[in-house]
Amino acid sequence: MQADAAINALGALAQEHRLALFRLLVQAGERGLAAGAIAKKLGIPNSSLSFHLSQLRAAGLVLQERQHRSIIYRANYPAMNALVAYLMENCCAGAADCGAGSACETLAAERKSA
Amino acid sequence: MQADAAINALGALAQEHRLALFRLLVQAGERGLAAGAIAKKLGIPNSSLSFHLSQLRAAGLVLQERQHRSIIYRANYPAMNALVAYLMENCCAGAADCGAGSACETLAAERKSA
DNA sequence: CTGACATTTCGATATTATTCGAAATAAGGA
DNA sequence: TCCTTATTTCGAATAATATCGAAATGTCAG
Repeated sequence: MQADAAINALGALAQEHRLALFRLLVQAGERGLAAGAIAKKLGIPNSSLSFHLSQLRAAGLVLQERQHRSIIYRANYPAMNALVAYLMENCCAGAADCGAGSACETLAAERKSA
Repeated sequence: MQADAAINALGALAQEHRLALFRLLVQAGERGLAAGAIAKKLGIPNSSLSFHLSQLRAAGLVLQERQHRSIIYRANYPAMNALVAYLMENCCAGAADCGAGSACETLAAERKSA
């Protein structure tokens, strides 16, 4: 992952409605949710939601697909994993001082085995 | 972690200089770096760097400590881990469809064993 | 082709973030 | 105390982002 892609992804998540929206999609899984259903759950106008969805989509964090009259949105899990890996790259200069059970530690273990 | 804390942390990271700065500190480990050394490495004016450091500090992502005439900054690893855990909370609704070797998967395994 | 539904684009406004020089604060040595 | 070094705060210009109603677009059923 490149720095500017990470900045776009982080900026997309750094907003009340978009963070709630992304978490909703992360928890929804592969089935995803239609735009209208999201707007209803979050209680924001359709036009505002559409703006936020396009921000998340431009950042690569969500995927869209039309199904009949609805447009279904899903979290892009690989993009999320790439972002987390980028934040923790070369974490702690190799020392095991990130705290027990940390994501930092488990990601480091994966890098060694991969 | 609460939503507004996560938004602050994400917003703090969603900026070219601050992301570079945070990664520098993450890789520097426990020893940390002095403000002046960071400004030199990143090639930005002291006053600008100070602004960015205070943003990261307000978001809880870095810690500061005075040592003689310098002020040493360190990454706050537990805060970073909490942020990652928050993003992936209840990831994929429990299904193992986040991709092999993903942070999502390893974090889910930790939640079960903890 | 018309009507109903689902979603996006437009436009104007309000809010918030970034930049950096100059001045202020803080610590230590002569 | 006075000077040097290290860092932060102030101020003011510039730029980017969020909001939402109204209008436009796209999809399907009858």
